Amino acid sequence: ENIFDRSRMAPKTPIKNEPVDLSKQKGCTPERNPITPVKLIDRPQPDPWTPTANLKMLVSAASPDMRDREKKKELFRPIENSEQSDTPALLQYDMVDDSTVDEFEKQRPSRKQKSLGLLCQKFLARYPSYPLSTEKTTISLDEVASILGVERRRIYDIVNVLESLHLVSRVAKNQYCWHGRHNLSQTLKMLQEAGELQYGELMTFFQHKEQDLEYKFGERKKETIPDSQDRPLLEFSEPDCTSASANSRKDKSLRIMSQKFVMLFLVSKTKIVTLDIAAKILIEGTQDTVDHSKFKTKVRRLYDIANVLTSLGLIKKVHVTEERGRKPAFKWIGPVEFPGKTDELRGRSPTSDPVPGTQRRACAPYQICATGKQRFTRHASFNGAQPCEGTRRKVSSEPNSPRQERQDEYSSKMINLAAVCRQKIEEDTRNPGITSPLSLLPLPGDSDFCVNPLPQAVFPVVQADVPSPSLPNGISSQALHPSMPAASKTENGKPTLPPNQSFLCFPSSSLFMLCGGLQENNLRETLPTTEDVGNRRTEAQAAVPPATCQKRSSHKCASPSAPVDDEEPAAKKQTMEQSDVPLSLVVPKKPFESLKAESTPGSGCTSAVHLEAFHLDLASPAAPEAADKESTKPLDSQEQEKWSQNKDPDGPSPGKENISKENANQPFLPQYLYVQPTAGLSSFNFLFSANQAPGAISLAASQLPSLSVPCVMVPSAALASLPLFCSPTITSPLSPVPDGSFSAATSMNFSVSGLASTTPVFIGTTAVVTPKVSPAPSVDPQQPAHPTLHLSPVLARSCSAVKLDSPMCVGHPVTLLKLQQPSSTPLTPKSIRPAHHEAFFKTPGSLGDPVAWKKNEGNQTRNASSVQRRLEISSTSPD
DNA sequence: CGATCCCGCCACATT
DNA sequence: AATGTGGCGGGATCG
Repeated sequence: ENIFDRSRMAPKTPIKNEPVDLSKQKGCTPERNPITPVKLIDRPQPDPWTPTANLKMLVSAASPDMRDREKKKELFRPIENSEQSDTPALLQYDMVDDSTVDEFEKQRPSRKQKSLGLLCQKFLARYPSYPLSTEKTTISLDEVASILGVERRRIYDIVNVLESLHLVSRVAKNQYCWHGRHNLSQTLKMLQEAGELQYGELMTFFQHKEQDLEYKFGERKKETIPDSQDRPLLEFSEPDCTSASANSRKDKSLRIMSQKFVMLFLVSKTKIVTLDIAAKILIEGTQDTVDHSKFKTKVRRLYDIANVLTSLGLIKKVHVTEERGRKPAFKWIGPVEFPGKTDELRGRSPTSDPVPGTQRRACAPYQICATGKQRFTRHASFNGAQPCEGTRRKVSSEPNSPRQERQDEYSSKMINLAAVCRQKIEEDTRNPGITSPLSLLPLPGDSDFCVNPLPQAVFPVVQADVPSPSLPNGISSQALHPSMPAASKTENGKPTLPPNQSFLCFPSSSLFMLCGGLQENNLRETLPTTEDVGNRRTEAQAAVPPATCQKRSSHKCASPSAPVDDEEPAAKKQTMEQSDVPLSLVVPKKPFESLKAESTPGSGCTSAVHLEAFHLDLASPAAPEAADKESTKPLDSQEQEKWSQNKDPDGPSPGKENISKENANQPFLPQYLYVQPTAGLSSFNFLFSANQAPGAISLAASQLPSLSVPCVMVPSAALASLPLFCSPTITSPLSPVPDGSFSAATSMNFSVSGLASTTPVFIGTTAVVTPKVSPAPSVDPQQPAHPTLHLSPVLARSCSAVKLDSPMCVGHPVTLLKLQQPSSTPLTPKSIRPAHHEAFFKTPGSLGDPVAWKKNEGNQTRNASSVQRRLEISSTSPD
């Protein structure tokens, strides 16, 4: 019989034949009649595992064992169905055995039959690789488990890995949403970017020297990538988690490990990663010392992940023979280049490029996000059920944030962020729904990437200068450390970061955000990420399903993506979300032409949100864990900075230049901002903007510090606590024009001396790097050339308060629409801190039209300059 | 005997 | 408290 089936099956294709198989299988069983057609129909029931079914089975069947066999058969069958030809062979064996020797064989169905890889194939065979966007397939874990005849635990293993690649997302308890591979390339791109940031050097290192490294590895690692690893953080964090809340743990492993593992491949030149190296790298924290047991456990997990990835056709097992001998390894056989601008990516990535910046950005955002669990939560809610990791559980409903704290750590860990982001994006997209959400929306996701930029610089600064107080929470720390990318630190002076993005976060309830996009373009170009984004966007749009689900997204954020259209929707969305919310949103964009089409406006918007997520991902790898710990961070960041610097202190220049040029062309990108609500203040509000015009920047650079601001956020007064901030970045100090412009554009600097005051806020975008700034007025001495300001970061004290959430983003092009600032803005400042802040805030307003700003470069410039001045004056006073 | 990795206990999270 | 999740590692199999 088996043979039979087999033959048939083989031809068949994939998709879902299982049922049939099952029936057949059953048939096989001695007990059963051989083949019972009828059963086919029933199939589901037949599954042994279902409780009820099982009972029946048991009863009816004399031996349970038998059943098992059956099950097994089933399992393999599906596999056969699936495409894998390879498998078939195995299957055949099994089949043969079964049929012939029922019992014997059955008894020992061989482990292979039960392997996770096989199971995964079966699982995958049930769903289309590229489902129509319209339909969303929901996966019931129980159902699948019973159908496949395995315990639910095993399904979790599979789903967790798939989730890390965004092939599925968790919608609700026991329910996952099947997305298929539409977004796979985007995800991979993201991971690649993130991976480069985090592991780029390492991998290179290993690859070259690999083996030796083993023991050395630890050292190296530290040296090389200390930042990312953040061992300390990890360590701490872990403990914390455990003790404190444990929540984080979950996030940790499989999902994250899976992403990291994939990153290693993507970053690896040879595309071959040995298990031991991967294990070492993935063991976060202090690996050196890693216990053998820990190592062993890690390897075990990697096998689990590898099995799933193998089933996905992304990797295959190989052996690497080194001097020492032969080591198990896996080779990446999936796509290497991702659509979109891969080129650039790759090119850059190598070393210097912007990548670092990206990371940083990512990290930062990430962290930020991470910090606030709340945010996540919200997001989630907002997203709707999306599966973002962070949110996951919450997905269904609540936006609350009860546990956020723990999340912090967690969040940081989260690599998943990225995924999340996407999802969010997707959702957002959908939401917009307007027309067709999917497509339309640009994927904000992409943008996300961009987003990242931020702030690292800020953080560092903060820490340095101000460390303390403010950040009590982890949050702050997280923010800080995120590693930012080093950029910030960069003491060198350069920040490399591109800037771009702005973003923001906010806390609390009200909040909002935004981001700016502009940079995106820049960023994108600069960063790979960006690129990705763009691509993704596209893809995503298409691909993305509507996903999501359930909730509409109501997130705060809106991603706007889409350009124009979106705006409204976004707003609506927000509104919807919370009615209360004040936000308003957003805006944006003007478009400038988009300069880059690629960049697409939409992306910008999205980006914000995504960014966070994205960042997270990125960050995570690097220092996700670390984030938790504040203290450490600084160090890390520094290191990172170094790193980044190394990569390209200037490096980016080329890219930057381009960018700048582009910018030039463009008037600007958009930025956006926004916000506020009503009432205000209480909540927060705000927003901002954008970006930068390059020109403006440039100008500024010239003398004034320029500012570009990307974004800002504000907290509400209420929150006194609020904290927040962020920032941007900045500057490039010295860089020549291009840089300057570049940076300028992107970054903004603000100083916020005020921050101290309570309020704070903000954000920044770009990267900057100022090394440390003092909190106060800091100016940066460093930056003589540019006058930029930095911001001091502030931290928010209350981490908790903050949330990030919704970002709205706008695409580049935005025009601002409106800012509501007027009212709100002013307030904020007031409440917060008068002077500086106000100035800061006001500036825009005062300037007049924000719009104008955005609109034209020229205007911007002017504005900027004026603004800057103010800032400087008021806040900073550097000189 | 080392490489794999299934299995399922059990802690933690979510309902 | 019940149920969902998923870390984790013993120890069985494979090669």
